[in-house]
Amino acid sequence: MPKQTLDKIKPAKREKLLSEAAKLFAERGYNQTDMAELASRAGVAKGSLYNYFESKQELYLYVARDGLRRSRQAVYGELDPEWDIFAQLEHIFRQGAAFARRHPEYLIIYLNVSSAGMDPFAAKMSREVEKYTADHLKAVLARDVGRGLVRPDLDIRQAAFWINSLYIIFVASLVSKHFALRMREYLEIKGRLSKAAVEDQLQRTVELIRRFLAPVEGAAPPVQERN
Amino acid sequence: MPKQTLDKIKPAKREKLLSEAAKLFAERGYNQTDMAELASRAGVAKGSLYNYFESKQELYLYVARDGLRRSRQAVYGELDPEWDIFAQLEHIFRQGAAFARRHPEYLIIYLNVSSAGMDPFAAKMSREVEKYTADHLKAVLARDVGRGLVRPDLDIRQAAFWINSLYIIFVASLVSKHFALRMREYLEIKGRLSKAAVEDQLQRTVELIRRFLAPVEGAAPPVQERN
DNA sequence: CCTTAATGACTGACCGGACAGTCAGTATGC
DNA sequence: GCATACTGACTGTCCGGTCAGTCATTAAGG
Repeated sequence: MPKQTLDKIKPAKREKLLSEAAKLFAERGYNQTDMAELASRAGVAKGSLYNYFESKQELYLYVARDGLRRSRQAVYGELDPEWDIFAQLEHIFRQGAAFARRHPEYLIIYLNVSSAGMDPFAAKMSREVEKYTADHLKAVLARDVGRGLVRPDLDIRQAAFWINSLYIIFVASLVSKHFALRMREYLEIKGRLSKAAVEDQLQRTVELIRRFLAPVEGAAPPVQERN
Repeated sequence: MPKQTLDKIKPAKREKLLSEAAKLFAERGYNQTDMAELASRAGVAKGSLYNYFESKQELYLYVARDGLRRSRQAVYGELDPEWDIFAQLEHIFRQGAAFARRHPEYLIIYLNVSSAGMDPFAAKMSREVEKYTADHLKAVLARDVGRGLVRPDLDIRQAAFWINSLYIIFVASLVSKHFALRMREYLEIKGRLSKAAVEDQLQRTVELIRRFLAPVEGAAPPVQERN
C-alpha cells in the first residue's frame, strides 16, 4: 500500500526507482541501505521517496513483494499445467536459473527475509511467498500419482518440501556469495560457475528428483508411512 | 585475533560476554546490534569491549567462528568414525537438532553470513565453514561405496552437496522464523513444532537419503555420469 | 490566445536520535 | 606504587524522516 502519488508518476521513473531500490537493498541489506543514496541513484529527491511511500519499511516490503511477483511470473508464466511433474520441474529450475542471472537482486531480497532481525518482514511475507509454490507442487504431484507417473507410496507433503528445498539451495547458490562458495567447495569447481555448469547442475538435480519420485520397477522397499 | 586482554579475564566473565554477544547478534542481526546494549547485558562497560576486541567487526567474526566450533563439537564430537554413513547421518541430524534447540543463536549467525551486506564476512568464513563438513561427508561416502553399502555409480561430490543441503534446510527450519513458517506450510503442521515432530522429520529425511544412497537390488537405472 | 490562479509533485536543508569508537580518570591487584 | 584492567561520559558521524518553499502543469477567466 504505497501512496497514490506513486501511481501518478511516469512509468519509466517508477520502474527506475523500484529497480534501483531492489538492487540497493540486495547489495547492502535493509539496514545498510541509505534512503539518500537510493534517491540519488534513482534520480529523485529524498523527499520524493516519502511522497511515494510512508516509510523505508513500506518501501522495502513493496519492493520485496514486487520481486516475488516478477520471479513467479518468470518461473511459472510459461509453464503448461498439463506437463508432467518432471517436465514442470525442469522448466522451473531452468527458468529460476535464468531469472537468477537476470535479476539476482530479487532472489537475494527473498533470501534475506530469513536473516536475523528480519522477523517482522518474515511474519508479513513468508506465508504468501511459500503458499503458491507449495500448493502448486502438491497438486501436480498428486495428479501424477494418479496418472501412475509417480510412486503411490509417496508422502506428497514431504516430497514437495524436499523438492522445494533443493530448489532454494539451487538458486541461492547462484545468487549469494556464501552459497556460491559453498557449492564450489562441494563440487570442487575451480573457476567461475559457467552457464553450462549451471545447466548441468540443474539437470542433475532434476534427475535426482526423478529418481526419487519414479515408481520402482523391481523389489524396492516402500518408505514406511508415519502418521 | 582478539586482544590479549580477553585471555586474562575470568573465564565466567568471558563466557557470559561471548554468550550474550551471540544471542544479541542472532536476535537483531549485525547492524542492529548496539555495543552499549551488549555491554550492559554482559555486565561490562562499553569501553571494556574495546579492551577485548579492536572493533565490532572483529567481535562478530570471533563470535561467529566460536559458534561454528561449538556446533561442530556438538555434532561431530561423539561421532564414531567407524559407523556407516547412515548411522553417522542420523547422529548428525539428531545432534544438529539438539544443538539448534540449545543454541539457536549460533546457527542463526551462521545462516546470516549468507545474507545481503554480509559478503565481507562470507569471504572470510564460508570456506572454513564448509570445508570440514564437505570433506567428512565425501570421505565417508567413498569409504562406504567401497564397503558396498552405497551404490557405486554415485557421484560423491553431488551426493555430499545434496545431503548437506537437506541438513541446512533442516536446521534452518528449526531456527529461523521464515524457514519455520515455510516448513509448517509445506507439511501442514498447525501448532508449534514439537520435539517429537522434529525427531520424525529427522528420521524421514535420513530415510530419504538412505533410499537415495542404497544400492539398488532390481533393475534400477544408474544415473548417467557427466564429466 | 494570453494572463492569472490553483494544484500537487518535487526538493534538499534540517532535525533528532542512535550508535561506534575514544579517552581521561578510577579501581584493582600484585 | 606501578601496571593493567575498567569505566561511562563524550564526540563525530550517520541516517530516517520532515517540511517550508519551488516550480511545472493544468484550469479558469477574459
